[in-house]
Amino acid sequence: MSEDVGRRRMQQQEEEEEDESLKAAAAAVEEGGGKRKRKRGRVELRRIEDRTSRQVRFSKRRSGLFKKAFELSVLCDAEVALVVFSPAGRLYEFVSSDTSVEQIFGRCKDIPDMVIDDLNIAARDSRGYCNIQLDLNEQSAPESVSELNSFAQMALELDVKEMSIAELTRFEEIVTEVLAAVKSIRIMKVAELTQTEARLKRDPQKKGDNWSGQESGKE
Amino acid sequence: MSEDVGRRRMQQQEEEEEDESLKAAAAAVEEGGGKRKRKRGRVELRRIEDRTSRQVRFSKRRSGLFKKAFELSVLCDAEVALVVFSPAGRLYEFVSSDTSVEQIFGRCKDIPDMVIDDLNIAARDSRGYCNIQLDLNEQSAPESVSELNSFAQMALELDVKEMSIAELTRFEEIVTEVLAAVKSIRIMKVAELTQTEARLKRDPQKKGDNWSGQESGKE
DNA sequence: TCCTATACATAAAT
DNA sequence: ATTTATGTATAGGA
Repeated sequence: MSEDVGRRRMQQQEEEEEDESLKAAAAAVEEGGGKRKRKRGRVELRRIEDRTSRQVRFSKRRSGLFKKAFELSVLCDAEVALVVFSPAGRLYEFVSSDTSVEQIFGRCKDIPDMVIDDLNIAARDSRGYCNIQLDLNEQSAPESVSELNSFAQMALELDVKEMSIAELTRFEEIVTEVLAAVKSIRIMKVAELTQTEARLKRDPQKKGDNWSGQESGKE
Repeated sequence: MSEDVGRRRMQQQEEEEEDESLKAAAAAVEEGGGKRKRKRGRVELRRIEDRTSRQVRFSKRRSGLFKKAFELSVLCDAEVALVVFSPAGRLYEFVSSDTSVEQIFGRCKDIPDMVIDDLNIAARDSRGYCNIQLDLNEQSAPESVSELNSFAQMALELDVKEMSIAELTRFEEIVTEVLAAVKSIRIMKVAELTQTEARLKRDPQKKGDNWSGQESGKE
């Protein structure tokens, strides 16, 4: 989807500065006033720095998002659960049917023989099966990965369901730290490799596509 | 010629037609016949009857919804959790991660900017070294979470720096899954709390306006 | 799939 | 809050 943007932009001939000026001038003749130049740049996919602006956009986009979620649930008869925390920490939620959020999430539970239950809600494939354990066991990994299995095993054994919110928060912090560290180290290693071998060419256009990796399930 | 003028004229026509279309649609609904499909968009806010069409709609709208969710999380620095069950019962989910590239690279100052750029990693806030170990050790957690400390301890003991890139990648996958899961559960619990406090019931009717009643805000 | 026309969302200006 | 200009999402068709 994001990849389409480039192409679409070409088709729709995004106006450059000069182009815009010309049109503005033409419009001025038509309208009798020349103040019609409001080029707002492309929306950059990164955190909005200005606090106020961020807040405003959050409201609007949140509205839009909830509306879309609602429409999807009605038009396509889908179950949708959406939870959003504003940067200020306020909670907004939407659930399509009259089931609660917990019920929707709870649907993830009716998987047979799964020890880990809720823990890996996020790790199910499109058929709804938990696959983290299978992945871990079946992934014939190098020896040193057994360490990783232990790690994961421990994560799985923690009784996450029973934790208080505070504990969960703390746990999340820890895991976030771990993840950040691992990413850092991996990237560094890749960077080392890259440096040693050759210079890579700059490739700035795949920027907005990372999110798709966090979606699970396929058609 | 002035494209601007052309565009404006076109828009006006659209608006007039839109009006007619509404009436036509309304009439069609009443009589169950005489459906003129001159207008594409403007979809009735009700379940799509045709199965194939509904499936296609679902795919497209789901994509859009996930994209929006992602954008909201990035642009506005919000936490977003989105779970969708297709009518066929398949699960799709998105959980925003605070672990942005910027955060990761805020910890790594050793990588030359060019390399980072080459890897398509833009932001760096070079302030510290990779400091996971320090972070983890310094965080003196509440006693009730000794389990979590064990977890962290184990993470510490993994000799992450000696891993191959492949191993790191795998490890990263695991931790990402764990993080997403924990996040889901935490958000779910908070949502439960909120619901207990104030149960906001929603009443889907006809227009896309009523969804707003399904949002609940809280501190 | 891909494309196009059109409705819709929304950033900026009022 | 309202308006306007412009980008985006997406219905329908190829």
